Amino acid sequence: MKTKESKIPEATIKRLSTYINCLERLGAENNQVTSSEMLGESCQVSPAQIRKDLSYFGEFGVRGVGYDTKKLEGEIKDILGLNHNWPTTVVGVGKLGQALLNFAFFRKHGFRIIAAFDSDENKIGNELSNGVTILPTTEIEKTVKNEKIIIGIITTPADFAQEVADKLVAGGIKGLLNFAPIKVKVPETITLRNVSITSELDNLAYLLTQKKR
Amino acid sequence: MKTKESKIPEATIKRLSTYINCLERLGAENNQVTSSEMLGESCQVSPAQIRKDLSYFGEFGVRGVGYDTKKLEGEIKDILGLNHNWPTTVVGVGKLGQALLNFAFFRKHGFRIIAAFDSDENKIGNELSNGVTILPTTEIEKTVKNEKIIIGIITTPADFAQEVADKLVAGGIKGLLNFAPIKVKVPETITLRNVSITSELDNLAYLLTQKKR
DNA sequence: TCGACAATGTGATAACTCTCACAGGATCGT
DNA sequence: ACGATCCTGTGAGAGTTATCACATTGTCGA
Repeated sequence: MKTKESKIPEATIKRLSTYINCLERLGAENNQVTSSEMLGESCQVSPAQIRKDLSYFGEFGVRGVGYDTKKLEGEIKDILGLNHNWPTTVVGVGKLGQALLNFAFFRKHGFRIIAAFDSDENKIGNELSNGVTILPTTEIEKTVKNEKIIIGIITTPADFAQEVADKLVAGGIKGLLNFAPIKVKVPETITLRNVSITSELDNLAYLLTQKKR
Repeated sequence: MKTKESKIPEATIKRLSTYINCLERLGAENNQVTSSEMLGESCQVSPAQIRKDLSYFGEFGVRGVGYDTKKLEGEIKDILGLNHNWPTTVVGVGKLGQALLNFAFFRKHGFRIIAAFDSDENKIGNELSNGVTILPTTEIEKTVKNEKIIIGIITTPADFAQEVADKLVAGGIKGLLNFAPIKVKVPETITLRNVSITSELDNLAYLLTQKKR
């Protein structure tokens, strides 16, 4: 994998993720070879865009032919780093937390859930379907440290998100994915992504409002 | 509200949504007036970016002073169209669907849930906390038509997403928010947003992989 | 009333991202 | 063995988005 050190657009990374989904589907439909046009059709991206995106990382196709579907899927997974097994924890076992914990894809995306936390007395001690026991949030720092957890996923209400993030950071977490509708602040050294589901709702509302005019 | 007809960046719309969150917080902390610098600090956006974003829609501040916190919050909500009450349905009452249905913010963002569907026999007939009864997916088209539902939220597994989208469209839906990890296709006239939660996981994995190097 | 000050609003500029068109290189049939 | 064909990889250019610097305008105190 030849990673050219020029900066790669974030949009490219986002699209790579969708390419994997489409390649899986195309592969399942017995397309051993895929062209950028076919893939573009499948995931609604222009063929040129796909080729450009891939060109940031190397040459994966064969001119005049196309891409080996399975192989390309593997290459992209390598690029994104989905072949890891990051020790991960979920804080906040509400409905959203449970939704994530149930995602069959979780492991496929390189994460291994080895702990879960909640502040609700009624949930503490319960066992999740994957065998993990829910611990109280007071144990976060200690557990992250002892279990060498790398990634924290925050699915608490907004009011607790910052406080939880602080505890995770204190425990030595490396990456954070925050689903609470508030931007948490962490030291520069932590890799952070704030995911705003409500902003997707807002965005749809905006588009619809525009259309009415 | 003076909507200049020049095209507005999608990124701007995304940020407007976060500005609301931050303004709510700042307002709750007794900041009657907010400067672009203060707001920028709060939501981690540059002051210039904030002023530029707002300038697409009009002039909301007072030079030398700043913005009236409450008033700006209201203005942005108007811009995004959060003061509607779009009749909305959720299809797929799994954990993710339930998470969305429980969001206190739902109404605040201009959506009113008036129907929910699932294909699971055990869920059909159950009543949600907001009083809505879960209907079988075979009823989608009829219900959307009769209840004049405008917005559909898809939280089914990937395999059913397209089929559900087709039914919603057949019923006359105007907007779709798809959380299933597959891009659904709908006619041009439908406002569609595909939200990919897994791509956020992938993105974090990528960033962490990069950092290791 | 006037001047010092503060923070907005915005044109100009820089940075970034996408699109286009075609050269490069592999395959296939004759 | 060679030409026709096909699809990739990519530089150049167009288009989009963010940043900067400052002119503009309202406030407040003397």
